[in-house]
Amino acid sequence: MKNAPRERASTKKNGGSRERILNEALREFAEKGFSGARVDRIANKAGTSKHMLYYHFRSKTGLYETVLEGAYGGIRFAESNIDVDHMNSVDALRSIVRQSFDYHCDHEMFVRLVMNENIHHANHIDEHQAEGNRAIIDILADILQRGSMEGSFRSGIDPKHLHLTISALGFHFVSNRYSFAKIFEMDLESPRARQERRELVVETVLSWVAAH
Amino acid sequence: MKNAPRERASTKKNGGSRERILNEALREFAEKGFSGARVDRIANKAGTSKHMLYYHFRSKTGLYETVLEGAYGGIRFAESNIDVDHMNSVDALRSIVRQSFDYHCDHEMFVRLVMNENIHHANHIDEHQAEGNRAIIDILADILQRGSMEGSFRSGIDPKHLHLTISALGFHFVSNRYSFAKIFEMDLESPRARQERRELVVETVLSWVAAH
Amino acid sequence: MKNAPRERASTKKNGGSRERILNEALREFAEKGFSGARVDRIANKAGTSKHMLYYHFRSKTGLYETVLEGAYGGIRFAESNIDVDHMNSVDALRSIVRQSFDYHCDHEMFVRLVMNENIHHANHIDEHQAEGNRAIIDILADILQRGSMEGSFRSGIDPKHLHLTISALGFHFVSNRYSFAKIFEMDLESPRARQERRELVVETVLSWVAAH
Amino acid sequence: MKNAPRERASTKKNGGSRERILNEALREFAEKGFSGARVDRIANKAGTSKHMLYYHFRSKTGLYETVLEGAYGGIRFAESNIDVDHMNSVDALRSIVRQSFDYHCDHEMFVRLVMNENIHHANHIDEHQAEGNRAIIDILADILQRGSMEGSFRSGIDPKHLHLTISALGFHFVSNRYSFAKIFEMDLESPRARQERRELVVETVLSWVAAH
DNA sequence: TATGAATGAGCTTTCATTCAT
DNA sequence: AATGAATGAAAGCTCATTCAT
Repeated sequence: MKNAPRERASTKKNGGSRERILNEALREFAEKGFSGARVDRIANKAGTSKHMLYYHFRSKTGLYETVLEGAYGGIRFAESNIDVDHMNSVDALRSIVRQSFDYHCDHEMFVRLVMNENIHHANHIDEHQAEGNRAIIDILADILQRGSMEGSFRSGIDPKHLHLTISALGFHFVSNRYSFAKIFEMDLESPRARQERRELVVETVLSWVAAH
Repeated sequence: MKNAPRERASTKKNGGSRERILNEALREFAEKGFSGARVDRIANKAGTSKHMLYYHFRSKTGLYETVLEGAYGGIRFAESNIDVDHMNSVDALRSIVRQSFDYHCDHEMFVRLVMNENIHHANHIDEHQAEGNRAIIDILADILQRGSMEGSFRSGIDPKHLHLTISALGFHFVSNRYSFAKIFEMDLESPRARQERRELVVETVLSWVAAH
Repeated sequence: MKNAPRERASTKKNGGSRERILNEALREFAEKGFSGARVDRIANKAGTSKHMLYYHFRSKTGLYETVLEGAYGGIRFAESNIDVDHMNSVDALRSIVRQSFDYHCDHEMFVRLVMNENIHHANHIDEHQAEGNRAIIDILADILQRGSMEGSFRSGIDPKHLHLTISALGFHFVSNRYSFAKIFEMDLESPRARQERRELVVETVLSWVAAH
Repeated sequence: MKNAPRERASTKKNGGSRERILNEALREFAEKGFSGARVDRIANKAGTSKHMLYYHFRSKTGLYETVLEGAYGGIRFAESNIDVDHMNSVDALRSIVRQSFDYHCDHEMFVRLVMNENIHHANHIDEHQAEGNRAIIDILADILQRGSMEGSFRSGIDPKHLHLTISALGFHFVSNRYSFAKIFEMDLESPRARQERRELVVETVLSWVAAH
């Protein structure tokens, strides 16, 4: 946790200082928000100087945007990586819900970053980042159609709204974890709690789209 | 708590600077986060000087905490204000879901504040604030039991998880509005969109708890 | 120590708030210096409002000057109060040295105030205050002359320098108490230590002026 | 102590801002006391910005402590530098008294700093600083013993009290210069006055320790 | 006489960013 | 590629002082 293990002086010339800065920046921005983040702290934890940071990223904002881009790149990859075509619609959807839920749990930093973005009215999300995240809608549309034809799903479900629901349940579980745990004295961090909640979320989504 | 000056329901012309500061602070903290918020800006918009801010609230943090307290006080009141006893369980639950959804929509500032709190690991939520927000669990438990006896709800539903689901769907609709709208080119702010989404959320919750 | 005993609501009208402010101000200025002193703290400890302080003393500086005047008035009185005429010169001088030493010990606040004054180049001491403190020189001059005639003192001793020596030994014992105690691990505050040191000081002064 | 930047004996043109700050800070703290001292003023006079001050010393307090340390380091050196072994005890003691007196006269800033420390109960003097200042006690003890064996000094003189007396007479001459000069209309700053007083102090000390 | 609210200047401290080496 | 030093703007906070009631 303290100091991310040094990448053993890899191939070419820079000892991976760019990567180390990026890692620490992700953590820092996610934990403190953009204004709360400190350029010094990032440089220190990354084991470099501020100079390097500015050399690679031009400014705090530049660094932030690079971090954000990386994070959105991550989810895009995760979502598009689901092989869902040779499952029946119910299994396919269940699988997607689980994977989405897991992704949020496994990438708290991403979640926190997105929270931040929303606090600032998502000013930094550009078309380029948005673009890669729209594949999921097509996948869901496809599944919904198959499900409706198979008779297992209702028809008339808007895939965007389905995605919104799936996302909401996964995102919120991670994003609001601290306040919820504190107020309602719930355990929301243990693997057990996560498992349990995940299945409830699957149930919820499936019962909503279920035919009848 | 120990902020001395009396509440005085806006007497003549200049009193009430405390209230004005509080209002602007809510807005500022919600829009910029704690670190992004500027004490100068708050004071200016409130039409006073920084000094008054410190006079009334002792520090930026003190102000933030007072704002937070007010915000949590608000939702507590809203929730405990639902008269639900002479409805059948289905109507009661529907009514609660709607009211919760509406509360989130109507109090974007509250939502943003809670986002912030979670970014900072909810350090500022104290027992006092938590306490007042737990009534909803009892209300839901009651409805669930009645529903289960009436045969309209499944048994075995944990009211905390039900609340988590309801909250997630309301909260996320507001909190992630900007990034979602941008990425998926959705309208999430118009009254129409809100109406539509609200009913989908009601459906979702009801179909989950429905018997069979 | 905490709160100087309230003067039981004396004769006329003001409940002694002026006096209480003065007492606390002496303590505050002596402990913190002029710039370190806080007007709020003085008013609070005196159990009044800042308004009263300004009403009575016009400004922080005005208060400081009044305090200083009181303090210098005190030593003047103490010194001129010594009845020394029907003692032989040695006893008279011994008595004066003791009394001066004791005065410094008993009036640490005065000592601290004078330290402060010297840090600020004694800007606040005016002729009026100086005037009353010169009697001691005449007294010493008289004793020196008698002693020289009696054959117990050397002649040619400058009474001002004698006073300077006496003052130095008393003043420094109080003023530099903290640093000395810390560096040399000495006890300088107990009655015993004071007694002991006092007699050494007497010895020192007497051996210096002694004939032979 | 943990103030990073290397001491670099004034290389080219701009380095050495640390030293310049330190010099001005000594002056400022000595003249105005800790609370009266202004960070702006120090930075300006040193020809830098406030930022550099904080960069090198972390806080106003940190700067103050560094200044203090330097000052105490100075007197330690001065005292331990006296070569006293091939003098007879009387000459040795006379030499020490003179040197101590001169040190105080030549380092008014040090004196003022110590006054300040005492006003604040010597909170900033730490063991490290105290340690180096205790050598003088051993030196005096040695001289006293030799003197007593040579028959020129009384026996039974406590070297700490001797040091206290020597210090008092030197310190007070500088520390209380302003108030004394004002009240008693004495010249205490001219070289002549200093010379004169110095010899009186020597006399005083020697007559006190003299055998009979 | 007394109290809470207000004022404004100024203080200490922080931070992103750049420069020289 | 890397380090320490420098910059300047602005942030959070404090204080003596005054006003209205």
